Amino acid sequence: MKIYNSKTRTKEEFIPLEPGKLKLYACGPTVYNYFHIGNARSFIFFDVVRRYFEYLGYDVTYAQNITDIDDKIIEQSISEGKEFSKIADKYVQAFLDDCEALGIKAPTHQPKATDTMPQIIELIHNLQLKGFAYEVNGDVYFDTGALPEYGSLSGKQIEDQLVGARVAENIAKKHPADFTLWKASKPGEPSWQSPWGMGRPGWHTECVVMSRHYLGETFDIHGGGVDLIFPHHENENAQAMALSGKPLARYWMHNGFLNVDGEKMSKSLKNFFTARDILQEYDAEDIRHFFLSKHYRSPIDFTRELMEESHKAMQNLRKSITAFGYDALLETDIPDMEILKLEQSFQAAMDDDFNTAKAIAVIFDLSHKSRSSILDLDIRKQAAAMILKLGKVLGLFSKPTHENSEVTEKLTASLIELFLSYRAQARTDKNWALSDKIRDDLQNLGIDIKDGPEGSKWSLK
RNA sequence: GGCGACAUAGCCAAGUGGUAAGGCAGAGGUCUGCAAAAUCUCCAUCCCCGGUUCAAAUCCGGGUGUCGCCUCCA
Repeated sequence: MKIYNSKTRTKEEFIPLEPGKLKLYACGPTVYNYFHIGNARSFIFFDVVRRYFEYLGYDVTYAQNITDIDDKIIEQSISEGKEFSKIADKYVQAFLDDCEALGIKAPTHQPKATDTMPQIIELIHNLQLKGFAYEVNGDVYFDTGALPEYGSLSGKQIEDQLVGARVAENIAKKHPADFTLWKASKPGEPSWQSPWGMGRPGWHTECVVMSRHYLGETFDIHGGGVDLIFPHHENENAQAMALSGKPLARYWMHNGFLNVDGEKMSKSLKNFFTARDILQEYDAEDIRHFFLSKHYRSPIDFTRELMEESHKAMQNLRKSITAFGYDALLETDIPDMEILKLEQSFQAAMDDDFNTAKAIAVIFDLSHKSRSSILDLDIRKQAAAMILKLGKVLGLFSKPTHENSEVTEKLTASLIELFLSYRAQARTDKNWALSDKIRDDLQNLGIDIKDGPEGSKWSLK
């Protein structure tokens, strides 16, 4: 398998640290608001990475942080007039709910920053002891000048950055690139006791603590959106290098943005739609198809038209499945060589840096096979079963959508009403033979009809 | 100013040396009382210029355009 490593900017052969095991970390949300559909791209993509490795038989440990203390949460707590922990709790729950609705499997570990405070403080303290951190008036900064490798992940020459950098002047820092590890709190702000007084952690430390705790000093894959390469991941890696001389992760994967009118969707630009809202409009799996039909590193424009296209494409595939029945396909063996060959094509696509667009094309090939009138019914059924098997790797067709749902129930009711309206017409026409036939036929299907002054009523036996 | 990405049919999108996957839309055939559905078939020479090569969408150089990071951000 080949994975594009942001650090080396090349596709590299993936070799796990331990054969058969994958240690994966992807950055989670800061819970000061509902996450938007652009954030969802990242969560969905790394969910697919996890699912694919599991499909390959790997034992996957997937950790994701939840940042439940930071400046934005404090701001939000002021604007909503609630305690910061109430805000955090509310949006943590919303995050978990929305992820579930998007068909994202819960990570193996999903720690919160506030539950990791002693370890965060310990790590910062260790950095200080090793001479990579310094304190100024209760703030603690990472000393980037002390680490020659600083900038190696993002490929930034720190000196080059100074000219045009829009970094606010901070006289306390030895170097403008130095970043906050610990921030002294102002009165009234949430704070924790530390060797440097009351304060709270900077953003970049928690991920280092959590990932190392759950995955080891160095783990396989670290992921997130491209905007995290610098400074977030650079700063995470710097801390790991400073502590042990070893990189935090071996492969760094970064997904591209979701754009709106050619511009990055972002909370600061206020051009976003929350995942929550979009889920009201579209099926979660249609949303997943929308993202996965493009390569994860490319930017994607978000438009309703494209969402509609994804919906239609998915409906098309769903028909191939419902033609045979969801449950029946789950139990179908797939010995056919041609179809197994297509599974290999799917794997080859996924092995090539998660080419989900190509992988989906293979699923459409299977769909054609499943409907081709020149093939045996058994082969067609196997093709449909393979759609289900491979779709699950992408988090598609994970449930028998539109089969036994409320939709069906509503439809049944409307259909019965429809028959009753025909029968009413027949009665008006005094066509008793037809009217009685409709009643008897419905009764044979288990539907009782009772005529009354206000018309006919039906009930299930 | 530094670093980086991208540019393929009406739209979306794969494709890193050998004459362009797939989806949506569109056209035609079959089927059909009509319509729909289904099914089969068709629909691009890859932003521009120059170079390397027997051969380039794919490599190199130069343009043009779009976007991103360097500040919280998936």
